[in-house]
Amino acid sequence: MSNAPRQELGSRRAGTVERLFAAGAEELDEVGHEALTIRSVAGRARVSPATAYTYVASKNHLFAELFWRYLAEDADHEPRGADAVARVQDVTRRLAARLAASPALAAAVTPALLSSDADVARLRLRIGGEFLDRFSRALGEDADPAVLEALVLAFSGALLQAGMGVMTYTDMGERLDAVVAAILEGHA
Amino acid sequence: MSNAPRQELGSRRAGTVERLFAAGAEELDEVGHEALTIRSVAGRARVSPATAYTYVASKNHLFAELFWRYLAEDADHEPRGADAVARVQDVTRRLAARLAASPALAAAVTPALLSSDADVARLRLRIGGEFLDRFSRALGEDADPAVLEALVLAFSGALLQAGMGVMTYTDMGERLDAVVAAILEGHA
DNA sequence: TTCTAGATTGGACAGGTGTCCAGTTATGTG
DNA sequence: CACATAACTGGACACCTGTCCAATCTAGAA
Repeated sequence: MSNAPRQELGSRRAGTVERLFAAGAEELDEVGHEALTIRSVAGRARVSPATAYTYVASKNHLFAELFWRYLAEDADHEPRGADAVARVQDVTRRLAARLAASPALAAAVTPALLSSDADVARLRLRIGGEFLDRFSRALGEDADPAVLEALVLAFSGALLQAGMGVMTYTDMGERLDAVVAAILEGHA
Repeated sequence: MSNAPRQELGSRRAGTVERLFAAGAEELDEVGHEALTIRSVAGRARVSPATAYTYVASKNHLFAELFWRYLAEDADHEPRGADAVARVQDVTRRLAARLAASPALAAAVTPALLSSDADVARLRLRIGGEFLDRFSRALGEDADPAVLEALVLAFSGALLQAGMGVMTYTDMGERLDAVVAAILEGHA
């Protein structure tokens, strides 16, 4: 689970980057992703804006990195359930709960992952790979690739709809329960 | 199929708004959504930027409006196919083809629909409703709501993934074929 | 202690976003 | 034609984004 933002870190820089990400998370929770500025985060972290920009390429990079770290907090969770349906629902429930627990980050990350910034591009491959891995593990080894893709896309779609405000992150878990059951029906 | 942006139109304004949207579509194709500025679109339409802003609230509003108009161009297409799978695949194939035919607009719209702008909020409900309508018509009247939602979410997820560059709009049709078949297996 | 090199800084920059406003122009009506 | 009003404008504004740079600070090694 990599920690490196834009550059390798000596111990002094490691301290600075941790302060910066902690400040970013606080500022995000406090003012939301649109009102947040890198300058406000830098101020909160007690570094200059130019220093902040040696660690994050952009606001979107900050959000993507914060999300990646947030995902990493339960990366070792093993999907639980008597069958594939239950295990996939365990995955979607947990992810939905994580998003609902941090609505400001959830709202920030969907647009952020669409950014053309190269540092974001790297992170979205990782994040996408992490989602794929979780669904794949829940499905088991013999799963049909089309089914796996359907699940990953449905989850991505739920992210987009929640990001648009069409669905709440709180409702996401339940709605995805029904969707997962429908997709897996006939594929048990 | 509504034509109204922010305000009702007299005939002079109707001319201006058409010029503005035409200029927006050209500028978008030419320079892409990030390099496009409302000032450049205003210049191309031969109106002042302040005038442009009486019609569009933001860049994102412009993109959402252009996409809504683009969708409207084949709104009356009736899904074709011998069964629900074929009809849904007809819908996804056509939508994917529309997106692939206008890659600059496709790339612009996913982030645009995530904007907090109130004029965008209105349009995303309409666009979402249009997608739901198309899938619902293809599925037929007795369709399970969870299946309908799975399809709409999978399509939304494909939009997000294509917007992130993880999938091309060109590949979207084929990939969704397999996903649609997997979702509908057991629900024929 | 001195020296070096990495880390950081204050401040300026260019470019963009969307808002605002007094003044001007264009159009329709009597 | 004169008048009223809607539509439009040029220009300024505040705020933001991310980049750049000479100068300063800091930590570690000799």
